[in-house]
Amino acid sequence: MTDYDLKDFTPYLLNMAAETSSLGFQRSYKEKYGMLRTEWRVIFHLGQYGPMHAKEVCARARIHKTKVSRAVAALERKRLLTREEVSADRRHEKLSLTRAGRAVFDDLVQEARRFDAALVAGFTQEEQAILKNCLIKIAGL
Amino acid sequence: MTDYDLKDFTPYLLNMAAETSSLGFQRSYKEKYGMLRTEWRVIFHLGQYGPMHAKEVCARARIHKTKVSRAVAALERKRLLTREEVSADRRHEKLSLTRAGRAVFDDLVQEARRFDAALVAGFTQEEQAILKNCLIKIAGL
DNA sequence: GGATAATAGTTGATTTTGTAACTAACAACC
DNA sequence: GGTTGTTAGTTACAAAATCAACTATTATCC
Repeated sequence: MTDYDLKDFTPYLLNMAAETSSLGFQRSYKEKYGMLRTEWRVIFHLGQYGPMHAKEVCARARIHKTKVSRAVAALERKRLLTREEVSADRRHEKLSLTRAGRAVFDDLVQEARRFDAALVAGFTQEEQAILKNCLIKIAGL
Repeated sequence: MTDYDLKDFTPYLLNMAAETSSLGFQRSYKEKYGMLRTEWRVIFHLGQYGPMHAKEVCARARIHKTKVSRAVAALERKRLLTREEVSADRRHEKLSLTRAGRAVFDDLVQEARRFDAALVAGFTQEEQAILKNCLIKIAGL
């Protein structure tokens, strides 16, 4: 008779924690801006690291190119980002946030800061540091 | 100019870590048993906590009832679990693993043990304990 | 005890994702 | 300089998740 506590299975805990913690923040981008998670992630990367190619977004955010492609198309429709052709290589297109996209980024970053602070408020500084460190290692970031 | 490191956003780290860590284990149930993640989770809960109603699986595993309903149907087709009508209330049906379902559970638990051990091998005992504690709290388990 | 509400679970329609094939542009090699 | 191979990104189709409506059964309340 095998006996195994699901709580001893880290991927399970990670998934549960990820789902639970994402749920609350989802309101910020979904309800407020009618945005999908992938779209929000693309905005985050462009806002944080500046204009880049779709390929770079894929690599950094580890999102498949088809998802990025669709997210970029949606964000362009919403006028939150623009594509610019790079003369050197017409296969690439430089993605940049528009003023409106920047505003969304700024707003969501504020929300993210508040949200995160509340999320880890119950942990000590040391616990927070270890948690972060472990997650980064597991994620391979 | 807002500046925010994505690594400071815990839900992001949690999602990345969850995705990365789940990917490897996915092979065990997907390729080996042609199983979906939800199916595997249902098996895990039945194997760990014994026979229960679909409703209970929903509550424990925090999976929506439609997903559970479909997972149960699939597992029944594969003859990994059986439904038994409870005479007291014919709306309920007791879900139990079959012998074959139990065997799958036992096998996957072995895999899970190995997988988890490898995943956290690089962390100290203290780190492992803190990580687990934090995740359980965030997940609200 | 009969109308109304609540519950367990299923089914169907819509949305989102994932997989694979495709187009367009460039690179390289002979 | 034309054939072959790569790369960036899109599109088409299949698989899966989500949401809402539905059925069947039990509980409640007058």
